[in-house]
This record gives sequence, C-alpha cells and structure tokens, in this order.
Amino acid sequence: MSQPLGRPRDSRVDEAIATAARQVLAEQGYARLTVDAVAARAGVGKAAIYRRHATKQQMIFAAVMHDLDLATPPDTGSLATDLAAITRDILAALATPPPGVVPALLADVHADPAMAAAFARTFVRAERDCVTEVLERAVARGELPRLPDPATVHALLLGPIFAWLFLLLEDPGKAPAFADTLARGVGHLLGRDGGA
Amino acid sequence: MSQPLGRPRDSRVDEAIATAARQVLAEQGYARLTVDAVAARAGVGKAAIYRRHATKQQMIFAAVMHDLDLATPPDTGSLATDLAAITRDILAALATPPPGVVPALLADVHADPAMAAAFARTFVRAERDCVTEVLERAVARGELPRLPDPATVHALLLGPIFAWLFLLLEDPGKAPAFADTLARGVGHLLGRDGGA
Amino acid sequence: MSQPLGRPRDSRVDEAIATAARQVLAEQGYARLTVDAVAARAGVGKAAIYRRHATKQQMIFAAVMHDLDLATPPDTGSLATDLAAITRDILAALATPPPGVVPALLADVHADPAMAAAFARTFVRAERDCVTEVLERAVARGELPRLPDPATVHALLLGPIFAWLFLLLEDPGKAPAFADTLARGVGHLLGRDGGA
Amino acid sequence: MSQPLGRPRDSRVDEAIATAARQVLAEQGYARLTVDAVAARAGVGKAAIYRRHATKQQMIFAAVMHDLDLATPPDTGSLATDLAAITRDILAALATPPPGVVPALLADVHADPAMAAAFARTFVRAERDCVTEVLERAVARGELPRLPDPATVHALLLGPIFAWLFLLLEDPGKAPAFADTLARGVGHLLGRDGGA
DNA sequence: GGCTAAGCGAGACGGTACGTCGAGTCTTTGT
DNA sequence: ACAAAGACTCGACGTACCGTCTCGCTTAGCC
Repeated sequence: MSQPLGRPRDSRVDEAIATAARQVLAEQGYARLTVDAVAARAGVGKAAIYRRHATKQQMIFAAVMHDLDLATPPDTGSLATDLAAITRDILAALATPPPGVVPALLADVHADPAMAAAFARTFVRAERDCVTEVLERAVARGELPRLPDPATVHALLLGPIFAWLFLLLEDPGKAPAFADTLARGVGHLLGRDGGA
Repeated sequence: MSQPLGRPRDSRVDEAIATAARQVLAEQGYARLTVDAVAARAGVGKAAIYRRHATKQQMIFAAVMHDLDLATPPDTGSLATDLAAITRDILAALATPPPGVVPALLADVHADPAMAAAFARTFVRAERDCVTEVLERAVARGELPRLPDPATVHALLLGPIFAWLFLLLEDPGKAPAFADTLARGVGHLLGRDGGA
Repeated sequence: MSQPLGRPRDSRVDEAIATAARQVLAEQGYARLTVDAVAARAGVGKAAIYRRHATKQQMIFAAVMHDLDLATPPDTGSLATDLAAITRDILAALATPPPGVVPALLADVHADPAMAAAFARTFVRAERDCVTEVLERAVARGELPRLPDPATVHALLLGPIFAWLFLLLEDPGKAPAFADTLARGVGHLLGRDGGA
Repeated sequence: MSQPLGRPRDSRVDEAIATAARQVLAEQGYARLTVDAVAARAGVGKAAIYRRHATKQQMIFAAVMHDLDLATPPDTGSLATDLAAITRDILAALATPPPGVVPALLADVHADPAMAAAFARTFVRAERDCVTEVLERAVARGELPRLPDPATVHALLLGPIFAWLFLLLEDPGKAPAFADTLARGVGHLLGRDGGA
C-alpha cells in the first residue's frame, strides 16, 4: 500500500531517546526531567522527540514501559505458587523504576485520556491477563470450584503491593516478604470461596 | 512567653486560600490550577500564599487535607463491621476530591520530602491508628487470638481500594460493593490466623 | 566561517520589540512600562526579549537609541554655523524621546556598567566624533590656530542644553533659542583662544 | 493654633532615617536601596518613614539634600573669582553623593511632580540665587554693563559640570580643573557682551 | 542524476506559570 | 497619637519549560 515517502525514521534515534530518558530520570528524578535535557543527552533535536511522542509525559511513559517485561507467567503447578510468582512480577515492575517515577506516571495517566488508554491497554491488560490465566489454570486443575472475578483478584494482588511501596511509605526492603504474605493470604481466600 | 510581635496572621486568609484552592481544583482540575488563579479567587496576594506554604503543591495538599475528616471509627461491636466502616471511610477519603487530584498529590508527596513527612504524619498516621484501634478492640473482645501487624492490615485495606479507583480504572460506581467484599475478605483472613 | 547553527533570529522580532517599546514608552511613560506590556504589544514572548536584552533597561536603551540618527554633520562652511548645527542636533536628540525618558535612561546607565559601556560607545562617541570633525575643519580653514580639547568643547555644548531641559526645568519652547545663543557663545570663546 | 494632639514626633527618628538612608545609599547604591533596609538600619518601623515621606524617592531626596550646604557665596571681590567659587560649589554638590545617586534622583524628579516642585524650590532656586547675586555684584562693581539673564548663565555653569561628570563619563579627577576652565570661559564671555 | 518528500540537529519562537521581591498600607501590641 | 513589628495587597520581575517552527543539511525512493 502506502510505502512511506521521504527519509525513513532512524530507529537508533528511538532507542537513544528512550535510553536518555531513563538516564535523566535516574539522575535527576521525574520532576527535574526536561525535554531539552533528554534531547541533549540523546544527541537529538527536540523535534525528533515530538515527532514520536505527543507530550513529554508520553515519552517518559514509553521509555519506562519499554524495559518492563510483562510476560505471561509460567505454570508453576499450583495456584499458591502461581500467585506468588505474580506478586513477585508486580513488585518487580513497581520497584524497578527510579523513586517517584511510578506515582508521577500514575498522575499523568489520570491527566491525559490518551495515556489512560495506553495504560489500560498495556499495563493493566497485561497483568489482568496474567491473573485470568492463573485463575483459569486453577479451575482446570480443580483447585477452584469456579472462576472468581479477575478484576477483584487483580485489585487484591496489585493494590496492597502498591500501597506498601507508595502509600504507606513502608520499608521497601520488606516488600518481598510482604508480597509473599499477600500471595498466601489471597490463595487462602480464593480457596475458601470462589470470590464472593 | 513572648507573644509574637507585629500584625498577626489573619486566619480568614488561611481559610480563603484553602477554599479558593478547592474551588479552582474542582473547576479547572489539578493540572490547570495556578497560584495566581487561587490568589485572585481568594482575594489575596500571592505573597500571602507563599508566606504560608513553601510551594504550590504544599498549598494544594493542605487545602485538600483540610476538609478530610479522619476521625476515629466508632465501635460497631464486631471486627467485621468495624472493618467495613474503615473501608467505607477510606473509600470516601479517596473518592471525595475531584478526579485526578489524589494521584497528582501522591506524585507530589514522592517528589518532596517535606510533603512526604506531612503525609506520613497526617493521612497515614490517622488511618493507621484507626486500623490499630479496631484490631485491638477485636483482641479485647476475643475475636482475635493476638494482634496482627497493623501495617500489613492497613495495606490490605487501603491498597485494593486505591487500586480499584486509580490503578485498574474500574467503574467507580462499583467501588462501594468492592469495599464491602474487601472488608469481608480481610475479616475472614484475620479470623483464620492472626495475620501471618 | 561557521554560520550559526539552528534557527536564525527573526529580525522582524527585533523591530517589533523596539517599536512596541517606543509606543509603550510614549503612552505609559518610563515608570509604567512593563516588559509584559512590550511583549504583548509586540506580539512576542518575553523570552524573545530577554534573549536579546539582558535587562528591561537595556531593552529600552536599545529601543530609544535605535531611531536616533547621530549622523556626521555636513560642512556648513564656517565654525559658527557648524556649531549651531551641532547644538540643534543635540537638542533634537534630547528633546525627541517622551518626557522623563532621558533622565531615566541616564540613571540606568549609571547603575549598569554594561549600559555605561554601550552609552559611551554609541551616544558619547558619536557626538564626540562630530565635535572633533567640526573643530578639525575649522583648523583646516584657518579659523582656529590649533585644535581645542574635544572633550571640553563637547561638555560646553552638550551640558548647557541638558541643563536647560532637565536640570533647570526651564521652558522647553525657549530651548532652540538658547541652543543658538550657546553655539554663538562657544564660537566666540574658541575664536578668542584655542580652548585654554 | 492647633497644637498637635497625641504623642509628638520624635525628632531623633527623623535623623536616624536620614542617616540610615545615606549609609545604605553609600553601601548598596541607589538601585539596591530598599525601604525595609533603611528602616531596619535606623531601628525604625516602615510606618515611621511613610509618616514623614510620601514615597521612597522623596525620603532619599530629603536625606541627600539634608547635608548639602547651598549657602550664599561670599564676595571674593571680582566676577572671575566669584564664578570660580560657584563652579567649585556646584562641583562639590554634584560629586559628594555616592556614585549614581545624582542621576537617579534626577530621574525621580522627572517622574514625580511633587519632587519636581521640591527640586525647583530648593536646589535650582538656591543656585539661581547664587548666580543672580554674583552677577548683580559684578554690575554694581562696574565689571558688567548690564545684568545678563541669570537662567542662561546658570545653565552655562551647571550644565558643563554635570555633563563632565554624568554625561561624558570623563575622569572625575579632572573635574576641578575643568570647573576652573569653565569659570574662566564664562567670565570672558560675560565680559565681552552682557549675555546676548 | 535529479526530484521530491521526509528525516535530522540546532536553536529561536509564543506562551504560560513559577517563585521572589519590593512598595506602600493596615493592624496588632505597647507606651 | 506615635512607636516597632510584621502581615497585607498589588504588580512586576526574570527564569524555566513546553510544544512548535524554521533553518540548512542528509537520506532515502522514484523518475
């Protein structure tokens, strides 16, 4: 069909922008990141950034999401261990970015409908699929009598970890232990009833 | 001792600033709130604002926190109903501010150590005390064999509600039902063991 | 050599700034001129102004100096008429700007070394060259036996006119007559001796 | 008539303000002088200043004029020596205040009619009276056939000195020599004709 | 090889808000 | 009623950043 006319985009520029953004984010923090700084660090003009991203926020979102692997969880054989794997993945995803970046991006998501759509499409959707997959496996195994509401279970898994890290300002070092406790608790709850 | 010299601060100005900030927040949203607009609306100079608050963010934080009643929960007679009351209070606190304000303030809290301290001192501390109080009552009643970790329980209550509202972008209309489900689930979990 | 990289400055912006500054100066006076007003009038951002001028004062200075023609005086054939031409030029230069602008700029010049340098380089230098040229012509004609000190003559011409307009608060309508009297007086003085 | 009711003004406060103003003027320069700084230095509230002076500029004007003695010139016996005495007095009056203060005050005078009136009433009037007195003496002595226009002579004496110091940015060390040259020149000019 | 279209780094542009500062006024408590 | 202290309104300052645009140039594909 329409082969793009003119000079094609240089994919190394995409990479340079994302890398520079992550570096500036790590060194300066979210609030002090400026588009000029990212452009300078990437050795790139600002126009090259705005040709790829509509706003600064979307650029950061893309850069942070880029190296976040939200892969499907391997079947570990039991609901309990599957849930533990999910909480560990969630914790990793939330704890990897530099301090303050996750809350800041969340604020941006609520300020920009386009970002909200992208957020729902990528992050929420990916995790939701993981949860659903794990629950369906448990039903198939006979561990659960019927499928609980995936949204509810998702909230029960993601919420407490987010709260531990960003709402309660608790020691991040204790987060892995808390994540395990959480997985165990949710496992028991699901075993008791099918998610009332 | 020495009562402060000079003209004392006019407490009506404090009130006018907080009220104006909430109005602008409601009408324009967090991102479009400007200090000039708040000052104009309050019939106050910008200097009067910056004499009370170090940054725009701290002004908004104070204005939003101001009319958030984080009172101690009344004793409803059982752990289950006490927990339900707490989840309702948490939901009310999170759902009251205009859309987008809570995530934005959370981002500000993580960007400014002074705000983080204030946040921990007021919001987190108040809720934590509620949770601790409720758990101690249950222990006194004999509903629980021993006191669970309040931080963990706090995370289990606050986290999922926050996730439902701000992370999963689920229907806010279903939040009250979810909050009740959550309270029931946490009640069962605590009844099973003392919060492993 | 290397032509400057990036988008070149738009010379129409320079012009718009200078014109707007002169208009606001004429309408509001020096004390009520604000950079925002100039920017708005010029249809220009404040950054465009501060990219060209370090301070508001330097912007005004440049705008006022811009349309001040300090051209070399034509040879009128005699020292007396040449001097009269110079005093008329000086009077025109001092009387053209809106009321109060000249004293205000003079104060700025004494408050900012950069402006002092610019003032010496442009206004003082230009007038000094005129005076020197006229004196040298008179020497060449044989009207003067030797070259008087140009600085002294300059002070004798410029000073009284400035004093008449801005120090003594005399009737500006009588300034042209005074300027002629002055030129005649200085002519006689130079004719008597070579400027003792 | 009306003896002032209530507590009378403390004249030591007047003195403290004037002294503090001159000190700050000397240490910080005109542009960096603030009313708060003067008040603090004088150990006085801002209200005490504004009870005495309508504006900051008028306060400075009063403080600077205060220690400027514009006394009547003694009769030195000849027009030439009288003129030299006047130029020396003018030079002293202009050179005494800290650098930049004279031009700044001149600008203020042109921005505020009340100051213009005060300026004309004190400084201009005092000098004009000196000039007139000297000229009348010369007429009485028979040195001059008739009285020249005092305003013109005033401009011829004051203007060049002002120009030397503040317009041409010439070496202030050479100002006394220039003042003498000027007095001699004006003397010759007046001797030749009665001030055409 | 020339033409067209889009890419590229650099940096100026219009705009908007920030947080600061100063002037001049007002409101305390004292004397 | 005057005094010191200091909070008040008002309004401008100069800075910073965003997202857009314009420059001269390079890099493709298509004639």
